[in-house]
Amino acid sequence: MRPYDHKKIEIKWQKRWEKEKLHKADDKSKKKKYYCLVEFPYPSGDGLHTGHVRSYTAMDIIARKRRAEGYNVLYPIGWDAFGLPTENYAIKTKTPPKVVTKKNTNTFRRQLKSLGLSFDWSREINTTDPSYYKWTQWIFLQLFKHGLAYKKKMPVNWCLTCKIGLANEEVVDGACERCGGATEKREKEQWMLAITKYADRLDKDLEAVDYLERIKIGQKNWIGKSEGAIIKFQILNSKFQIEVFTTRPDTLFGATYMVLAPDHELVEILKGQIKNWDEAARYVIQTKKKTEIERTAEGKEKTGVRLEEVFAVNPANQEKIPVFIADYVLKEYGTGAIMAVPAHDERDYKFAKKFGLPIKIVVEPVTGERREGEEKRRSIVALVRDPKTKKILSLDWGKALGGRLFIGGGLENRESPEEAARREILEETGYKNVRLTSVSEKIHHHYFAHAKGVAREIEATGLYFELLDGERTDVRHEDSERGKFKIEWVSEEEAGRDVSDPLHLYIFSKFVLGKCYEGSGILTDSGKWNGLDSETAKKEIIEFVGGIPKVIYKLRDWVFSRQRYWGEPIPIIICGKCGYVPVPEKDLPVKLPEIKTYTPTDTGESPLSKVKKWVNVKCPKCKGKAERETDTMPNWAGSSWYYLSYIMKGISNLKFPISKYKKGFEYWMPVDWYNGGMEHTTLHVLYSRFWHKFLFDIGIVPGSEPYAKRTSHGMILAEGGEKMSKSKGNVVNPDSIVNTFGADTLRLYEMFIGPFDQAVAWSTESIVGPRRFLERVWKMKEKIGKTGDADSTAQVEKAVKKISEDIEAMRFNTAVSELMIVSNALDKSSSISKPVYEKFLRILAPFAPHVAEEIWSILGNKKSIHNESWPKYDATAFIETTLTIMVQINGKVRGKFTIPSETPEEKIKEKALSLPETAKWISGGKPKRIIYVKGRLVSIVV
RNA sequence: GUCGCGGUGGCGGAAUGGUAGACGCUAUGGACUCAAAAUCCAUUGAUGGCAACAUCGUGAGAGUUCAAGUCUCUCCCGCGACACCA
Repeated sequence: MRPYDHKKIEIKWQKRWEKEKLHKADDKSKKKKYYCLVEFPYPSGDGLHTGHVRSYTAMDIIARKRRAEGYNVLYPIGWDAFGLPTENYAIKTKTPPKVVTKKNTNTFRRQLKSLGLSFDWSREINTTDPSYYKWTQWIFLQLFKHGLAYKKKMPVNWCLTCKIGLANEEVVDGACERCGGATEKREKEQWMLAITKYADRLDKDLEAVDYLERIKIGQKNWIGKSEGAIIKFQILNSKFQIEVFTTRPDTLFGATYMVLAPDHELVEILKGQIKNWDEAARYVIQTKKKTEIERTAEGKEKTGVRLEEVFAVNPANQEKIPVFIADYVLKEYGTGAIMAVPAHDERDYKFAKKFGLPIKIVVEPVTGERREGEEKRRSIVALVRDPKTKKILSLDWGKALGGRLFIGGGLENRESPEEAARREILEETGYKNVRLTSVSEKIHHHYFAHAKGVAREIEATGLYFELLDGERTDVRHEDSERGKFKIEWVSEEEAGRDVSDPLHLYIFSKFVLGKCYEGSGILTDSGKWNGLDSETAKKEIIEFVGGIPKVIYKLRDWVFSRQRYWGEPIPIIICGKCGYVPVPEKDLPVKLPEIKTYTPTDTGESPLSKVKKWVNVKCPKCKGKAERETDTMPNWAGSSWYYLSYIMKGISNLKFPISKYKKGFEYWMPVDWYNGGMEHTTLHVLYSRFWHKFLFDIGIVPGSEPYAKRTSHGMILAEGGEKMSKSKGNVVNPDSIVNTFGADTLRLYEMFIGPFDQAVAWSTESIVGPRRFLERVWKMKEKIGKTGDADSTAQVEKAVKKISEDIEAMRFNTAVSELMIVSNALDKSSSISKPVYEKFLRILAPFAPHVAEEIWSILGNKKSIHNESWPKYDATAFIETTLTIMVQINGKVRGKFTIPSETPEEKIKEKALSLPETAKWISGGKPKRIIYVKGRLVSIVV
């Protein structure tokens, strides 16, 4: 027998498949289509990563299964080749990016081909080909013509050391990614795409697609929809008003001051009215100057300046409130101004504390659950803190009676809360001398008093005391119903951990942790809405003050300009007379000129600006002197429509006009299954959904969503569990694994390594496992005989079922494990029947396509195994004829027995009781209960 | 801080509420060999016991249940994303 020589086998079949065009997708097929997509790689100089192998192999398995199921499968690949690393490499080595890209894609192509992935290579695309980016430019022009691309002054990240503009992704924690130096924001005119116009649809349409839940959540959070209202506040002695956006109009009565973003237009407008203008102006400048690092380093420390003599009127209660500027309010979000409600917003609370502003409580919390027929009571909860030991007085009632609590009790007669609290402290703990430091708002607490069997609503007041000295009286507990409790002084930590009663916990977090209440509740101090539920009050209060209900999004418009060379030129001509003029379609693509230096200019402009021959053009409209736009597009541009380019490549090799492709889009779109990295959830997937929706709106594509299903793979980490990185020297090169173990082994290993959607650490040691498995499968063909045993036949049938299901659910690790279980079973039997072995090979084929094909042909099959249909399984083959029944006694497994599967329940129970083990454990007692779980176990309770 | 994911042997990880540790790696012993590698066989959660067997055991604590890795609550730790979003 020949040994298993992976090198020979793999190269041989890869050549054969390519020659026979085995994986070519057919544009004219009558079959049902299935479009499998993986994120096309950025061809970096480092070559293919183990992470690519993981994602691509997984989708390859799915593609192969779909082909076997009779679908016309499109599984394409290409290169997302514009980008910074290539450009930076070009700057350093003076090699044209085009040349670098060519070299890198050659490496990637060779590596991908060596893995036996069933890509349709005839559709390979490259975002840096002019024939490709003419379309990227074409789509940009459509966006421009529809008013979705516009130019605006926007802050750019500027590295103070390198003196160049940086893309957002080059700024890490406020520092320049290359030199580590500080960055700041500089204003520059930038091209923007109005993705916010699609925010609502991008959010809502998530309901209609099959994305992993965490991907949907990621997108939703990024879009950041929030519902609220715009409310206007009149400025005293001025014709101007301050507009704010708020999600909490119910707290309007508690708005005790206002804050404008330092760069808010009103600041400049109100200049004459602001008495301390110098101070305010200084703060505005300071804020602008602040680098990103400073801003983040400052953390949550609030700063700001009061605009003296400027007052606004709270429209709810006509109160005169001061106005501030502070950088915790952002100009870009909402209206750039807020009404501050320090009692019910953590940030406003901190600011108010620092500036000594009034904190007015307007929402009373509700704790516990409301029940029918509640009895109303008033009570107090008192916290006593010993300033010397910093400990808090608590009562431990024991588990049954609520655990650790503070001091609580009802109000008697006409007692005030303070009187009641002092009385309770004395009665329950004996401490005589305490000083009241603060009192809380009312808390509406609902609970069920088990001892008395009544539901209660209590209006509780929290009181915070300081212990003055240790003088105590004896404590007698005549109230027997309460039982005994232990009086203990506990640390803040212990108290926070042990106290679980929601009312007590609320008062603790208010006084000790200094938290304000941000939840909903019952309104107070709010005019005619007192006593109303805050959620209900929202609408009414908006209406009362003439507010406008409004939905806003966190999502911002997409900054689409890069001042770089290696990207698609933005196809716009800037004319002094005509403004921004689109390059006519017939002149596309606007090709990147070949230049010598790729370094960005000192002014932060693209290196293209220095190529005068390229820049100076005639205006297409007025034929006058004009200049080209020198900004280029970001990385995300080419990948926002690439899934369409594969279809176009197959039909007419990306030639104009777009109408050629309509039928192709109708047949192939949407992508049926798209797998990629979690890191692309918010940017790439969102951007491409936006472009697709736009293309749908202008009638290019048939549906409004590009991807019907999106899944995500976990990262592959280096052996220690850290990220693989060149600097750490822990990168695994797939080439060396393919060389020593073979592509089939690598594929199996990466599928077996762990749950597909989770991060897993690489382990070179473990690769031998899948290799040994393949060796066993290889040798097994020697054992083919006329008959096989029934057991291994059943195993194979079962495996077909399990593996079919596992592939669909991306449980590749358990699928491989199942293949191993089958091979172990086949290995044990002395003779294997050919049909059983062949069936096994057919389910192995998507995972290890080369060995499966080789053995398949050795067995005498003339046609490729990859043209075989997906096997069906015979469920009757693995129906158990005998059952193993477990016997549990008081929940513990004490014995088991086997019995024919048709045995009636009564017989099984009898048998269970008659077992010697059962007798031993019951030891004379009578079973109280016998539970039978069908086909599994008998549970006996004694 | 918020959101998401996770915590199970020496390691990667299995497990519709029903025999925890499938499958793989490692390690130990044995077979083969002059020897080694490879391969094959056996053992491999902890503790006690000659053994049969027993007890404990899925980050911690509580709860629901005849039965909890799995469900509920509270908390701790690790990873990832976002981060003053009104």
